[in-house]
Amino acid sequence: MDLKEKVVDFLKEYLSLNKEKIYNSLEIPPDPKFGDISFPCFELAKKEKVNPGHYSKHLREKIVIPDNSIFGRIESAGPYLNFFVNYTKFIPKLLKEINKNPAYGRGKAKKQKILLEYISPNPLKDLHAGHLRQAAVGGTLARILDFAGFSVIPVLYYNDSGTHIAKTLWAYEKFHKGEEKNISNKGAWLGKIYSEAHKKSKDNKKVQQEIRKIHLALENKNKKYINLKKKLYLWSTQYFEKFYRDVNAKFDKIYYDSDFVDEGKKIVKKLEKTKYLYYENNTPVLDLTEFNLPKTLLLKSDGTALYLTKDLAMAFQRIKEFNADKMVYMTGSEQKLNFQQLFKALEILKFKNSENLFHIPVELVYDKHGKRFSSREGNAEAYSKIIEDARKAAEKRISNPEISEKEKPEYADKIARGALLYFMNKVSYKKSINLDLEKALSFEGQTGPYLQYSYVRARKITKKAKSKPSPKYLTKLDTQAELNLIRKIYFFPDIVEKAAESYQPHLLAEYAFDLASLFSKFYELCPVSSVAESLSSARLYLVQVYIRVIERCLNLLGIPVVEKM
RNA sequence: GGGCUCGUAGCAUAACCUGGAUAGUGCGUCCGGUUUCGGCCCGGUUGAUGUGGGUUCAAAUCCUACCGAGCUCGCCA
Repeated sequence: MDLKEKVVDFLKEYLSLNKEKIYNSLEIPPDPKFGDISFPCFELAKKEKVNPGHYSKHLREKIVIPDNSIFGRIESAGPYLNFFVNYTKFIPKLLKEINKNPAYGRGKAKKQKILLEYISPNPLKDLHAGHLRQAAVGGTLARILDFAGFSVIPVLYYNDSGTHIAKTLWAYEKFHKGEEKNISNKGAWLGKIYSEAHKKSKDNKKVQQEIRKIHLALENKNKKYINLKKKLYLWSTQYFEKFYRDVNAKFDKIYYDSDFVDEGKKIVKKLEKTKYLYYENNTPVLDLTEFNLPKTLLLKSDGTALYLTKDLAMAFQRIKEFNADKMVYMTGSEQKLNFQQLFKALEILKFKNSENLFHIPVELVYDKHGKRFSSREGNAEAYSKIIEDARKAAEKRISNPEISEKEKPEYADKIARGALLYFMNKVSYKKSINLDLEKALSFEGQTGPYLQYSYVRARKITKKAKSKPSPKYLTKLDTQAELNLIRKIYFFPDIVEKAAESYQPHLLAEYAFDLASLFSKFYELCPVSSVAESLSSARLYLVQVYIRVIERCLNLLGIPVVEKM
């Protein structure tokens, strides 16, 4: 039941525009008092060289509303023609339709296939707040795209070649060998070891040399180091996999950049044949100044591969493997230039989809004061620390006697994860975030726990209700609180579509909060069980529909659903 | 110095791509009301588009200059 389509059917009799044009020009008014759908008259008025206000007024005079119309009123207001739905006709139809459809809001299947890479961690290093944000936003985007009807292939990319690996091996061997026996989270522990090695090697040439030796030994497939690397990798990936579960991130395919070193070098050879590559002291340089981009290196002077080298090769592999129409990369915003250069290089190489490459630069995460996480506070930025703190804080807030001490950690975990995911998702990726756990975990305001709580309340109503939900008396739903809630529910598919098309998951996060907020008002003003059975059954029906939509929102946002909290 | 991004009330944010109705929301403040299907909610209050130009019937939105913040500009991932 698409209201816009109904407006189009209505207006096409009166306008000389084609259906599609009318449809696209329709707007949702900023305030319900302007109606449910409005048609702006600016363009048509301009064509006929009349004042838009007059045009709309004149158009209204011509219109006759038939008796069976879903629209109760049509009004001219300034340059707009506003359509008001006849709710007593509309509501029962709409709610029944939603109730029938478990996948309410799912978009029509689209042909476009989108490959989405949204997180690329380095094994043996700890995950940090930035990874959390990307996993939250990227995961949500993947789910929204899928729900909107696109065919989505989420992929994960491990940076498993480079000096950072050698650094960790060095520090482990030298200072921490065997200590792992007493460590439960070995992955996070390795992250600390990496930081230690990084600090120690910074201004120490001797240490740097030792690390280089290990790096070289690895490249030469030295058995001892290869085996050690494998051992540490296992701890690291176990920790990472737990992280993916925490944030509900799923991947269809995992790539390792070490697999693309050789292929990358071959591509450098290909670029040699173009006018964009030249050598400086035996080092290949890609000159993109013609495209207003800075020059960039394709290989290090010692002949080893750089990120760009491997990314080029990987792009070809991915397109070969999945034949995607669009390849989307989500990374930290600091890599913006790198991706411009990558895409341009691919264009030079006549990559099949160079115009369908898309980079989403996600802004950084800072501490709650808006400053960079300081190294003095240890691993404050580390995911392991963030989630641990969040769980502790969540546990303190649980005061429901129905939750036993034994159950508490389980609920605290779900609340903490929901809080973090929502906090990361509610802001546009273009803005930096100040991570404030206290704000994120509040039960009030625009937070994950507020949404979870809203779901709990709705479920509680249905569990405690004496009557049964029924569509028989839906016309009794006529208070403002009920109408506002239904109106919001009606726009859910629109939001899904918009969030997907524009790659902006925060639109859904915002919608979910608005929806929950309207439900709270309904909850307060419209008692369900203490009213006459006919009204009660209608309200229960509405609650049921609400549960369907809010649950879907939570799922899309990756937020765990709880039955009590 | 060049490039990119951001600048909205005390704080945090939406709307900016695709210009249109009174710039929406949360936290906070202050005043009142509710006390339950669970911590909520209701009514009211406070207060914002960095600055200056330009384009337009119309600018938070587009262009431009400046101011401020962040990121980035060949061997780092």
